[in-house]
Amino acid sequence: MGRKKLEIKRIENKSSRQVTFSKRRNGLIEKARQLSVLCDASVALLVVSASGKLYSFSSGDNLVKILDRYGKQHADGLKALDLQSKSLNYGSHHELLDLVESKLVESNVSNVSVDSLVQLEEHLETALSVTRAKKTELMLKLVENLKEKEKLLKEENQVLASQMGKNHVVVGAETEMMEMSPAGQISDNLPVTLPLLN
Amino acid sequence: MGRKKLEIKRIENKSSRQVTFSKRRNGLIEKARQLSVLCDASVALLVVSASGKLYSFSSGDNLVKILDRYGKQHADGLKALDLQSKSLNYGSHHELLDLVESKLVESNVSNVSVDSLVQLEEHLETALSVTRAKKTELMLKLVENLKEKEKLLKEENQVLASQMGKNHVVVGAETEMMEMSPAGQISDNLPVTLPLLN
DNA sequence: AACTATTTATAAGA
DNA sequence: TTCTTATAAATAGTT
Repeated sequence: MGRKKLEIKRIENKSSRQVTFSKRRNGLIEKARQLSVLCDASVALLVVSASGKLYSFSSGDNLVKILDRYGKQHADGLKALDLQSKSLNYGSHHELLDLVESKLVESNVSNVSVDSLVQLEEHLETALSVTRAKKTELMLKLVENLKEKEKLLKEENQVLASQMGKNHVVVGAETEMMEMSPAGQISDNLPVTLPLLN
Repeated sequence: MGRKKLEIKRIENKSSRQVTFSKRRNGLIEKARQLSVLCDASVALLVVSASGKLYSFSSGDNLVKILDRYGKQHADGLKALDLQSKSLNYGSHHELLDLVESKLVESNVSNVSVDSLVQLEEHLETALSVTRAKKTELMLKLVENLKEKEKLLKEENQVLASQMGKNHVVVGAETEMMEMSPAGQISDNLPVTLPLLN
């Protein structure tokens, strides 16, 4: 469809190859878009020029979903990440969740570039790793505080026992707990119901 | 380009949508092929019909290479995962590390299929998640045991105090710890130096 | 980046 | 589906 019929083989002239690339690439992407709209199909198209530039199109659902539909594969990774970050129950970290949410919506609506998916993946991985670090840190603090508290109680206990002139007492009936200064308050300041999921 | 100009919006009639899908899909794939040949470009095209059938085209190199050519990306993800699993310091889990090692070597030598990379990724993610679950589980047990111990000590303490006729004792000088049955041994059975990294 | 002569793709019909 | 054919679209070579 041009002034002359063109043989389908590598165009040797560099500049006309470049021009043809540009024209046909746009045409191809437009055709891909049309197919997806007209026929309600999922289409993903990746074109990498000889010089390494990437051009891509992906319809409706993002690439991940398309691969998923094909047979899960790569998608599983991302989906898992997503679920994981959701199940972490960020609590106050709504900002992050909102960001993720909006990125996901965005990628369902418009073209997703490989770039943006990679970025999203990186975001999620970072978020997870930050969250896990925080979780571990808090748990370690909790353990430390409990150990400290234990130590103080043992000491107190020992003082009491020695004041009574004997060392061991068998513990019996359960009693209601009362305030136990000063160690008794340490752990109450820590969030005991953390997001402890994996 | 047909008897009539066609608006680009979902074709409602099911059978003509199917016919159009078939025609345009073939056209698109042919165009993709032509572009890759004429302009020496890497092209990957995935089309999934509404009914879930996949049609695809991919020039010369496989999808992984295409993404790779774009600028590593996917590779980075894997590399990061690898580092993560390394930093976990598996200790006795040499088998897993060996497996990973060999897979990575393999993928540096020959063509890697998307499939095999996906599998590797899944392996690593599973390994990580298992390890994290174990870590959290052990830490939770540790915390539980410490709390239990605390409770027993408080009770013992209270019994001692009430036997002395007063409730509070100020803790003073540090004393060497001695065995404190029965709660005193619980936490010693737990591996306190777990792989606690994130 | 436009233009336009031609080639191609394809919508509708059989 | 597949073939046919009128027509719309894409694009090769030109400016």
